[in-house]
Amino acid sequence: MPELPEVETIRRGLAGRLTGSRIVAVEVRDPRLRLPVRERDLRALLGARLVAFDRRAKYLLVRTDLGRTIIIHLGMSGRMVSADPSDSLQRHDHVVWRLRLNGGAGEDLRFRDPRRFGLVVTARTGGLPRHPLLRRLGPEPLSDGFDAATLVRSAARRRVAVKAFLMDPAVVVGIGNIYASEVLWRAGVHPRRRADRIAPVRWERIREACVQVLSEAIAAGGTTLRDYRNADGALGTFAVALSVYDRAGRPCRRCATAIRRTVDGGRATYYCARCQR
DNA sequence: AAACATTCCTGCACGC
DNA sequence: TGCGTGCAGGAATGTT
Repeated sequence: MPELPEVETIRRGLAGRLTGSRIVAVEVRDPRLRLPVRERDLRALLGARLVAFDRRAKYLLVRTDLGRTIIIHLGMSGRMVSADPSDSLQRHDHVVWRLRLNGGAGEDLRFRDPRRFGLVVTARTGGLPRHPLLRRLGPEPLSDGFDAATLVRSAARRRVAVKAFLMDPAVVVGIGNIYASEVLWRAGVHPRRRADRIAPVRWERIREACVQVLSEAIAAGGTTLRDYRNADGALGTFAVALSVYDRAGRPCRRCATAIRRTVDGGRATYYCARCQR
C-alpha cells in the first residue's frame, strides 16, 4: 500500500505525537508477519523511551534510548494506528504498544496489517546501516546522494524497462507502482523504454520528476486509493493530483490523449502514448 | 470476483 | 564447465 510519501506522512504524525513517550507494555497478538515477530525482543524494550521516529526507504525506524531501534515495514496493507487505550482492538491489530506520553497520559500505538506482508523487528541502532533489510538500499530520492550521474551509472547495461528500474530499491528507494507511473509521465519517458537506452539529459529530467512528485505527494499527506490512512486515521489527498495512475481512458492533463493502462510484470502501468517516448 | 499500493527468493539464460 | 549477473515469475494474504 504505502510508498515513500505515505510512510513519511505516518512518520511525521507519530513523531509529533509520540516522541519522548515510554513503552509501558507490549502485546504480540499475531506474530505471523513477513518475518516472525519476536515477542522477547519487543519485551526487552519495556520501559524504553522513544527518542526519534526516522525513515529509511519505506521502513519506519523507531529509535529507543536503549540502543535499539524498532524497524517497521507496512507491506501492502499495514497501518500504524495511534489510539486511545480504551478503544477496542481490531481484528488485525497484530502488535500493540501501550505507551505513557510525556504528560503522563496513556496512549496505544498499534500495528495493523490485514495481509500481513509487513514486519516488525528490532536491531541495534548502531548497526542499522549494515542491517540485512537496509544494507542494499540505494539513495533516498529526496537527498543529495540522488543525482543524474548515479542514475546513468546504475542504468548501464540494464535492459529492464525504466519503470521496473525505478522501482528497484537498489537504484533509488521509495518509488512503488503508483509513483513510478507518475514520475515517468512527468518526465515524458515511456515506461517500457529500456533503462540502458535513456540519454543522460533525460535521467536528469527523471530525477527532477522524482523529487517533484514525491515532495508534492508528501505535502498532500500521501495518496489514498483504497484504504491508506495516516497515524491519525486521516486520508491522503494526493489521489486527486495523480496524472496517470488509475486514470485509464481519461484525458492526459497535458495533451488530452486517452491514458493507457497496460500490465507489465504483473503490475498495472499507466501512461500517455503521445507525451511519453 | 479479479485486482491489488511490496519485497524477497528462485530458477533460467546468457556471456566471459 | 563454472561463475556472476540480470531478469521474469511466483509467493506470502485478506479485502473490496
